[in-house]
Amino acid sequence: MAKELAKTYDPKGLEDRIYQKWLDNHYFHATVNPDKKPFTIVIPPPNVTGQLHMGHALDETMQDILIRFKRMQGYETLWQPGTDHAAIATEVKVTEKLREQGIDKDEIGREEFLKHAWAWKEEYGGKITNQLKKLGASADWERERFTMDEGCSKAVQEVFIRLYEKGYIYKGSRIINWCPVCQTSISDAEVEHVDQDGFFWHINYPIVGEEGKFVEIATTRPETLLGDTAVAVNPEDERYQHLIGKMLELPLTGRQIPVIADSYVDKEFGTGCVKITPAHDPNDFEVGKRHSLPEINIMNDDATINELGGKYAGMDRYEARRAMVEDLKELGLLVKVVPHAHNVGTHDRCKTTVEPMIKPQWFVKMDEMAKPAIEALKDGSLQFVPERFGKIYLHWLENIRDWCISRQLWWGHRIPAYYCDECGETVVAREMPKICPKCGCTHFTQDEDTLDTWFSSALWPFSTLGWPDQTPELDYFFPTDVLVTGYDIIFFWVIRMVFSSLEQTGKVPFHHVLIHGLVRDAQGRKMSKSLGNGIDPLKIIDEFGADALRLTLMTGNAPGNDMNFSNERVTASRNFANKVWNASRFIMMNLERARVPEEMDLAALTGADKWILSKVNTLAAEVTENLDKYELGIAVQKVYDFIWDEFCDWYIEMVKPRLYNEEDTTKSAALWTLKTVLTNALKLLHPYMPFITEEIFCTLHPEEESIMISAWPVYQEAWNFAREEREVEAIKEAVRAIRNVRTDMNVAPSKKAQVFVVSENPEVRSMFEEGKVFFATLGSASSVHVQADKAGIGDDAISAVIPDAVLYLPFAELVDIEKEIERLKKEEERLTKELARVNGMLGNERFISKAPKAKVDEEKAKLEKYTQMMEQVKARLAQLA
RNA sequence: GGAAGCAUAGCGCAGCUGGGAGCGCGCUCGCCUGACUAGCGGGAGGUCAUGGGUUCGAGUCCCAUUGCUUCCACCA
Repeated sequence: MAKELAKTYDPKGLEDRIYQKWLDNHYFHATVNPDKKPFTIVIPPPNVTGQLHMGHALDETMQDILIRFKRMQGYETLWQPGTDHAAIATEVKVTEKLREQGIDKDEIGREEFLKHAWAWKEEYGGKITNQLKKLGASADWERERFTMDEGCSKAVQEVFIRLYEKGYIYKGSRIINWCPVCQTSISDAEVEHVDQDGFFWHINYPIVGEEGKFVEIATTRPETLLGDTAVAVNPEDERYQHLIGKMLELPLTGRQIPVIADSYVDKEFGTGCVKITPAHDPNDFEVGKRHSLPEINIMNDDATINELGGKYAGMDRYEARRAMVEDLKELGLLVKVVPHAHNVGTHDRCKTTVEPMIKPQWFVKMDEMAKPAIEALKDGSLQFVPERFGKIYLHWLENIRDWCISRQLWWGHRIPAYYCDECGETVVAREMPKICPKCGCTHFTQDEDTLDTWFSSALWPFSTLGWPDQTPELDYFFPTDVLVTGYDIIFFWVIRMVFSSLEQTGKVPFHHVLIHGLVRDAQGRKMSKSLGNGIDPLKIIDEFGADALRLTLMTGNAPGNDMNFSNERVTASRNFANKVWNASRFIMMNLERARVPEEMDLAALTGADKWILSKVNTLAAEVTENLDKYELGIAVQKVYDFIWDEFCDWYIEMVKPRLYNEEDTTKSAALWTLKTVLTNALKLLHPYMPFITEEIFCTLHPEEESIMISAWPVYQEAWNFAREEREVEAIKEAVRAIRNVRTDMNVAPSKKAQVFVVSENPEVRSMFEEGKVFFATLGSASSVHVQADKAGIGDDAISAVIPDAVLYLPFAELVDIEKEIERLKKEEERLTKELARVNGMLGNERFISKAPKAKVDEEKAKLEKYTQMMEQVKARLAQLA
């Protein structure tokens, strides 16, 4: 062997070295290859200036597993990587950085600011991709994209123009969600409703011309009173019929406003009288439209009261609220203040309470585009895993509202709309128009706004492949196969990709959407900056290795469920890596000492060899099946159990005597089996733990280039050995029985003992005759005698009943008859229960007639087995009594 | 106000299409057995939230209840 494995498993150094090798060999690079079937995943682009967190680690690990699996299966796999410009997040960061340097964003202006932003992007943009590489991500970095690069920007512009020309994009003055801190509009999806303890302020509005008479309204936002243009009651409300049409004096303003009737008002809620502020409440906005009420905007962009607010002008909205409540109290118009819990819309990025405002904004009309997206789910061309997330998707689409896409930011795709300086005509075009089609003027000004970040992310699955050009890549890799993401992003991203793709390409962007949950801390709390409970994946990688981190993220986790992360779990994963490492070392040590045949005649294998070969064969089928179903957790659990339990704890131990005995004629069979089974197990494990498997594989197979381009194990009938599987299981059963007896009797492991196997069945005897070699190493037996009767076994031997046979261990000086009887009674009790259960089932006519025949036969076989064992136990008890 | 998810061993979880309750950690007893103490062998520990139903058979399917979590929603 050319190379040797280090004595202990240490991921440090090893992982970076291997990753570099993969890069050098361009294994991640996908090309259009008509001879192969494509398999494509686009990465959910992380924020370009972001930092890798556990959520990414989980998301990317899942994608990498699927990609590596498919690559080994022979697909041309493209994992399309890239980053997102993350408009608000980046703009905020750059603004802050400039402020630290004493630079004011507004002073330097748009162009200068963008220079700084791009410089920032160049400096920090590579950070997160480098962190992904630490994880082992086998993405095609040669195709890395950025949502604001030339191609993606071209796609954005194209889509905007197409939708505009189709009438799906329009500009309108409507009430939108305004973030006073970020100073931009935001979409409905970006508004997070949080519970807050607030108050209901009951305020009297005097009725004009009726001295001493009032209308009592209740509001949670008294400061908006300044923008009231009516008070509404329900038209059915008998209490207030007489008020409809009357004028009220709006306190603190001197204005007069009418009482109107609108069915929007709930008679039961509050006082039944609602102040209407069309400019600062979405419902009131609608009411205002219905009744042609004036819209009075009383706030500046930073949510301070504007000049229309009289003495309150300049105050912050909350400051104004306090001042106004005081003033109302003084005027005797404040009736009462009642505590009231309600939901307040906040900006998901900065947690500022959003202020509804009327502003001219660009919108995407959603009703028509939602239809095919709904249809795609219903006809199955788009499927969620787990399925339940499809309901969330449908619900959102069926209740979708127009999407506000303009943002008052600089960092992003600028809206390709131009306004004529003379007549104000709007021209949407790929570049600045030369001449106004309306007035002939030649001077235009481009719209100042940029697009919502999600507008470009929505095009990601095809913009990255060259769309709108019909590139060979687009033709070959699109539609993509599966999208892997968290449930928190379904509305923002998944839905928008689906309708955008259907609209622009006529195809779904992906066939499956694999949804995973959140990674929480050990106590199940959300990881957050404020709690300080976030676990840095890079620190985990540094301490335990990327393989251990990846395994931890994949074990014991069902699709769509949240998972709790703890260092204890990573330790367990690392221990497994060490187990794999050392088992491999052991095998290679032995391979060095002898020649292993390239080809093996399966007939030359022993029962144990066939057993483990059969097991790894089944394992390949099961792992493949579960990966195909996206059951990544179940698949890896099976690999884990196989390697640790079956392969290491049983097979390797069984095979040791053959390795140590120079005369053994089956030695090369053992070595071949060890090598073959290890190789297959490594391959099945590779998608999960790419580094350690690569290191071992290449050491084991110096002639091979890399495990990641080796062939995925396929189930083969030639490796199916059902009989040997049964036999070895029986032998394991016997070994366990021996170990049990020894522990029960407190026999030191160093003390070897004789073992007698008694069975009347000659077939069983010959099986144990062949398997008895294992009793020595695994059961600390000094000698094993397989015989048909109890000849030569004293009454003072301890016994254990197993199916088809009884084991006797003579421990003359140690035997405690009482204890032995106790053991047998316990066994009798267990068998009695089992027999009762089986008899109950078989005694039930309806079970016999209705249950599948295979099940009935299975139970009959059990009955026979337990009956036989019971006879043995009883005979033994009678003998001791 | 709607909707979804979860409830299984002390802790963290798996159990996919119904057919004898599992994994990891922890605990406990015994072992330095020539790959591994990041290990090996044995063990204790569960009325599968509660109550009904379907079925020959339910942790698994259906209904209701309780508790926790989450998402959606314009009751001022």
